[in-house]
Amino acid sequence: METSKRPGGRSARVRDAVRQATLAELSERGYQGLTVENVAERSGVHKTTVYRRWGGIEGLISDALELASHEPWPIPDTGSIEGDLRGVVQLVRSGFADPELGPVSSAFVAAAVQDAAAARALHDFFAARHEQSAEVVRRAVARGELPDVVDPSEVIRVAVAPVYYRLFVAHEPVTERDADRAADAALAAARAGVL
Amino acid sequence: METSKRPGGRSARVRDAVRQATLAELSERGYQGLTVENVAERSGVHKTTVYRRWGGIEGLISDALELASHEPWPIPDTGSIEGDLRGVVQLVRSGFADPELGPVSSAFVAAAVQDAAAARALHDFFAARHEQSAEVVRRAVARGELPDVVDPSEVIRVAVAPVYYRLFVAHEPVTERDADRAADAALAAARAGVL
DNA sequence: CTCCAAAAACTACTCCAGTTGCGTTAGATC
DNA sequence: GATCTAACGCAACTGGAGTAGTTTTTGGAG
Repeated sequence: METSKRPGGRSARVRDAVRQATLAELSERGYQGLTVENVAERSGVHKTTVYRRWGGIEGLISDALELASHEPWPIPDTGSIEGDLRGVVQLVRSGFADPELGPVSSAFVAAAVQDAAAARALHDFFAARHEQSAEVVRRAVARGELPDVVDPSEVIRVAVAPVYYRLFVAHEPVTERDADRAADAALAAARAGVL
Repeated sequence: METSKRPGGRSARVRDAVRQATLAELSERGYQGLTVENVAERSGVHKTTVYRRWGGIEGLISDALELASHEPWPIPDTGSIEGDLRGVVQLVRSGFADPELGPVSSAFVAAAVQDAAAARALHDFFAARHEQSAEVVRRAVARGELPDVVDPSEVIRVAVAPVYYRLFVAHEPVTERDADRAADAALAAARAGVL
């Protein structure tokens, strides 16, 4: 939500309380267990207020996502593109495997599949992630490990895509080996000059 | 749903009517617009009957998905692995771009993200698709185009994953060129022996 | 043709997500 | 520190998803 006329007072407190409650509820109950009433009760903010300012569950998700997108994202720097790319993909995998963060991250994906506003928020989120992660590819190009015709963010996309595909489309388990293999495949393609 | 004691009579008619109505509603209104009452009214079957036999929206989706999974899936045979793999990925892309089939396919993905039963149904669906599509890889191995150490269904997964990733996770548009590039990337990885 | 049982139709109900109108509070402005 | 107003709290209401009990239909078996 954008800055209101009274950003420093009660409104800001309400906003923070609701955001925090949303993340907590998401972590504990997951997306399908998330209700406006639970968030309202947990945050101490009245149900009506949540509906008025956030519009509903999708609004809560979008807001929480916007908050999450500002958190820093550690870019691996192992010295080689193999290690860096594997690191990026493993970070994705472990993020969803984490018992606390996993449900929250999954909720964002689930919400975006249904709601247009959440989809836009998630789009922006991933655009930022791609851009940041692409740094490992740009460094590899600078080191001469990859041809300079590669599209850095496309390498990232192809590397992480199989993990998301398994998790949210095919609904298959994802092992660490699967993640490494996905990273290696993207790297092979980049070396061959097709990315 | 499994075969009941009276598969030839009224039960079968009801089942078909509901299935067809579900697909029609899905195509017109999408997943978020799908309600049991609409399906009931459209099919001419009473609301309570739908609830009793299908349990709810998720049951309707799972049933429709099970129906869809039995439909034949055309496997390309262009003579070369490049053409075949590109054909497989383009088939995925065009399926979601189609104004009639797209909403239905998307609904399956959306439902599976939320409901465990739908997730299982979609898992089975994709397992079958992977197995069928892997034929193009096996043929390529037989022709000597690819090393025989490749995991055929893994090549398919890596090839189609970027399309699904763009559509349902990053929510980016997917061009024909994107699809070809994904196929080419998987092929390069397979040739390099990492898949 | 008759009878039986399974499945569907019908009616009426519950429950809860989401809404509305109004009164109250608190932060900003002077 | 008095006032003004945006934002919040509150309680009552609405509507539709989902349920339960009962009656009616229909396909199958003897």
